[in-house]
Amino acid sequence: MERISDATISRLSQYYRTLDRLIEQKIQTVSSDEIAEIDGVTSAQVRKDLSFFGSFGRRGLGYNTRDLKTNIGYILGLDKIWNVALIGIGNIGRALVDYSEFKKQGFIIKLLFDNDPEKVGNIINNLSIISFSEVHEHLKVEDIHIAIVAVPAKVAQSVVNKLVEAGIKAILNFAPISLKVPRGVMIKNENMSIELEALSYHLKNKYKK
Amino acid sequence: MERISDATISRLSQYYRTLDRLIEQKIQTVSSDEIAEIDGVTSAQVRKDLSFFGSFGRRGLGYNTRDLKTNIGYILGLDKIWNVALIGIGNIGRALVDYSEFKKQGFIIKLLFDNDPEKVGNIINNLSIISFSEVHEHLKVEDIHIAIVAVPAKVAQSVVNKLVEAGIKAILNFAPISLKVPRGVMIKNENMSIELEALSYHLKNKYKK
DNA sequence: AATTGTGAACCTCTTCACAGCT
DNA sequence: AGCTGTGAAGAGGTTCACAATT
Repeated sequence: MERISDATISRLSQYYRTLDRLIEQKIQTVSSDEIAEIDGVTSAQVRKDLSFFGSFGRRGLGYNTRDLKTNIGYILGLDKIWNVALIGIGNIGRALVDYSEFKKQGFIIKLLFDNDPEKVGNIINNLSIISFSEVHEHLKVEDIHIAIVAVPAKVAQSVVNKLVEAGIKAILNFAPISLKVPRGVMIKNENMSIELEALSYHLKNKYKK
Repeated sequence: MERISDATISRLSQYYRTLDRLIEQKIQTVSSDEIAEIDGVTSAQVRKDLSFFGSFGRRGLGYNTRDLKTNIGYILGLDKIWNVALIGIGNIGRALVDYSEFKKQGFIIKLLFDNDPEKVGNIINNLSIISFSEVHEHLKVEDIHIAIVAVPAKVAQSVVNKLVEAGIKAILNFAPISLKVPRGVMIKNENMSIELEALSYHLKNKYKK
């Protein structure tokens, strides 16, 4: 298959959520123009993004909202259940444990890890926090597909190394640091400061241009 | 000034953090090649990104870590203090209140808002949660520059509308929905599901290519 | 000898524009 | 008549490659 850009994939995620809301509003048909308007892109962009994966609309009529949502869900792998382990039960980690948006899309947090002896054994959302030293065995048993790393920057690389050793192939990193992973392992970063700093940059330059 | 791409700005944020760590390690000089290696980009990319704003290195020698950090900080507006209001004190909001990375970069959360009467009046990190209906007056008094929106998707657009009315020009949105803002107002989205879904897409397609 | 700064080449992504369906 | 699907054109971002500098 042709290599698809990250930008296209993340727009598909957006369209998916937009379709979800349209369906909630009992809207059955939508045009690329309407999706584009809602998501702040061009209609050609919407059609092009979809065209990499097939033809999901009907000329002259638009797209059936349910069908398109199902198709995009299938493209993104949201038709599957993904088992997730969360490492680091600090502020961010705790917020993610019951972030309903994840569960809604089929990402089920099945294991919680932390290294703080004060936290190990505590129960959050019916899950007992496990010591990270035991990560290897548990990941296998629970068939974990994705690890979310929400540990301090200083220890993030060593945590990721251990996860990779344990066979994890997909990591979502919340630590504000660039991490190295071997080929074949995917890592995506969620660095909340970066967007804030972009706002800072624009505010600062607003009245200069 | 020439229009700078978002990609360049977010890489500058990365370099900034990398320099911070190099300085902590008492490293005084760094080459574009070394920064590139750490952050997973090419050295030409590092030099090009910097070149939009000036010449910060010395040929044959590289960059002084402290100077470069100061310069990037200045470019991004991190030499200033930015007053931030946080709207929505749920799971995510609570995690952000004491997310130390923000404070470290000069983003100070000064006001907390929520509409839940159970929460209004509660104190978190020395800040009393205020009813969102009073947002207008408070934003003025505290000279707020940036609003972080961490409310449910259903109410996010109406919250943003009120913030815009109150004169806010920069918004960081955590609700998983595309929001409309008038020209002149900047909005950045932090949609944690999008990155997870990109991982899902790649896992699903891993063994097909 | 080493490394920056940068125009030019290259590549990738977006938009245009229209043929093709409904 | 209306809207999709898509090749081609255009815009924008990245990498190359080398002159300039220390």
